[in-house]
Amino acid sequence: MSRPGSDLTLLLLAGFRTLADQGAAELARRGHEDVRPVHDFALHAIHSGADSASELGRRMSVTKQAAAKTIATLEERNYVAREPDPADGRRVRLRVTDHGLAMMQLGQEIFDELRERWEAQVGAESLAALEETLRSLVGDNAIRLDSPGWLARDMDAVSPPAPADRG
Amino acid sequence: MSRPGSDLTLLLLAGFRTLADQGAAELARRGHEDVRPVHDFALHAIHSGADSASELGRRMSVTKQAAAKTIATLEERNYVAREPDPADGRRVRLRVTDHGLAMMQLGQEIFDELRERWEAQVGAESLAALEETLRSLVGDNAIRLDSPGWLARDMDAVSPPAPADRG
DNA sequence: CTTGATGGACAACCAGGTTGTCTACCTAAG
DNA sequence: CTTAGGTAGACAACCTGGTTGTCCATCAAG
Repeated sequence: MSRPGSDLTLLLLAGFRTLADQGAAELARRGHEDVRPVHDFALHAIHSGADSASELGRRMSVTKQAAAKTIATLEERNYVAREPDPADGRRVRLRVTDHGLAMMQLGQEIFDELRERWEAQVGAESLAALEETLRSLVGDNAIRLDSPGWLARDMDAVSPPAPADRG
Repeated sequence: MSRPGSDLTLLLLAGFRTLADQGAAELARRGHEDVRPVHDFALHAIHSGADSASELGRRMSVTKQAAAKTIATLEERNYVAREPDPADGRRVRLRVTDHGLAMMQLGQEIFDELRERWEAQVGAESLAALEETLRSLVGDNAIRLDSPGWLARDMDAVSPPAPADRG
């Protein structure tokens, strides 16, 4: 039974998983056992401006409650610090700690290494072509970093029905 | 901040998600609202021989308990039927119902259509090259259909530590 | 000062997984 | 025939990451 459509889908999943799993494993090996890709992802979002639970939730297409939970574990593990916003009594400002920055840095190095390894395996041209093709296919959805549960655990993914959060 | 490694990873994820989400949506539109890709996946496994909870668990790299839960919902929704095995008093045989077969069929059509749409967008050669490159990169992990939670919900992914199930 | 929107917290609940434990049943070895 | 070991399945407790729903404090605008 040949099923080109499913095969392609699974192939993309396998590719993602291979990279993600290896990345997570390497990250663990280098001292960040308590991190999951969601965490790295959330950290990037926070660092690039999503400095409150609500905002983080928006960026990740997740309810603010879910974002708050993520933040709570991030804070527990010292990747992020929470400080009251002097200018707005409702808000609690988020700040990526040095430990968090180190993890982000490490994560970037690791993934870049993994990509280089792939380049060595199939050649720079093939890989570049793959990226180009994929990029033009996914278009807008490309780097929409709103990967809800998509990066949880060692990696998971959920595409919830665009939470409204009537709260 | 250019991060080639992360970008590639996210690109693969985006590709997978695009296909998976569109597929799930289309499946819902055509009458299978209560299905998630895991279900389609499990159905295939069952249909191709994993006709017991334990075996299904093995195929999906998930505990037999988790498999049993999936089976329970599949049975509830009439995609699968459970019948005692006349030859082995311990086993409960699984059988994909007509409704289940119809869903599998529909799913295949949908995903094939999606692939064709992609082919039309970037050309058959590019897409074939992409598949070829990816296939050679993921190698063994390729069609390892053991995508645990990886397909749950509208799609999620988990890579659990190869459950042993001491039960 | 009231009204409405926003930020955050809390509780209840769900899906999908994992352990751990227990029973029933098959099988092979004495 | 009996017993010991392994396998199938069920049940319960628990975890994670998400979702509602609700409520309060605070800001911003009229």
